[in-house]
Amino acid sequence: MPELPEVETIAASLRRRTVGLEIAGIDLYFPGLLRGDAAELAKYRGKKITGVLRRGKMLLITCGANHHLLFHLKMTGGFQWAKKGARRDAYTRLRITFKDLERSLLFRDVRKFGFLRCLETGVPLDSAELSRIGPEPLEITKDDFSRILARRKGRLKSLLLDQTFLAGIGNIYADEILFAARVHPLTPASPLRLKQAERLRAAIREILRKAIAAGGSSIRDYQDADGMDGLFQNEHNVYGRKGEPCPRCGAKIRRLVIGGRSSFFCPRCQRIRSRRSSEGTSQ
DNA sequence: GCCACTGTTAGCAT
DNA sequence: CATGCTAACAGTGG
Repeated sequence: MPELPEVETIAASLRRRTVGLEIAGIDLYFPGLLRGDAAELAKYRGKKITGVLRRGKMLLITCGANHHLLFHLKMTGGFQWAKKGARRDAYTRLRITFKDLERSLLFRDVRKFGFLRCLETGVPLDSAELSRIGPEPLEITKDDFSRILARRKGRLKSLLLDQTFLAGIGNIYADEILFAARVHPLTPASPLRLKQAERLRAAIREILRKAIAAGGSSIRDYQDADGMDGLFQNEHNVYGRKGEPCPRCGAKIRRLVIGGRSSFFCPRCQRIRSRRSSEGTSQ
């Protein structure tokens, strides 16, 4: 479910409604959600939420200088507001209640891949989870991008999914980015072949920005914390469209499995270019 | 019922 | 170190 645009959207929806609220309690229904000591959750009682941030696909709820709740939503995690007294369903893993507020905030996660870690540090971005991932794709500069690209081999599709390369791109946006950049998902990441590094970076920026503006992609069950669907699925050009005509050239979209992940692309618009011959002849 | 598939990534093998 | 599969879980659809 949640890649960078979805987590960004969720963070914004949470921020609007939670900053300034005081936590009255945190109930953990699935102990496996929490990485670390369960006793830590008790320390959040009485703390005020001061900010909500996204880093890569991770979400950080901050309560003052030294207390942060770090969530990873993985495949099916998400937030939902619940009325007082409403019974939780089988997939509710955690509940946060607030002082002077009827509604409580639920964390739901069908597949139980998601996790929560309490960070007690003034610099959460330096924590193990948040510091090992790569740069933000919307913030990296031209020079830095070509620099990190130059160090990589392997196929562009797998590289885009590698969170230590760039943080936040997942399977949907990787395919849409490669389509926008008109490069084949199996293209080697070698910078010699990819003089189009800047075109790739531009595609990353374009797709992620549009997806954020659309509130993310709701394919199966993604919604933000206010229950709003995203709209970017209506702008998908290739993802999930095997056999359909390419919106650009009409060729049939193909599906390959690359690194164990479904990869959709247009065989005509996204050719593997050899270095010498076809630079600049992208149609 | 069985099998393939799903928006992620940690862990292990090569 | 880099890159490539697979399992972890639960559901859906053919």
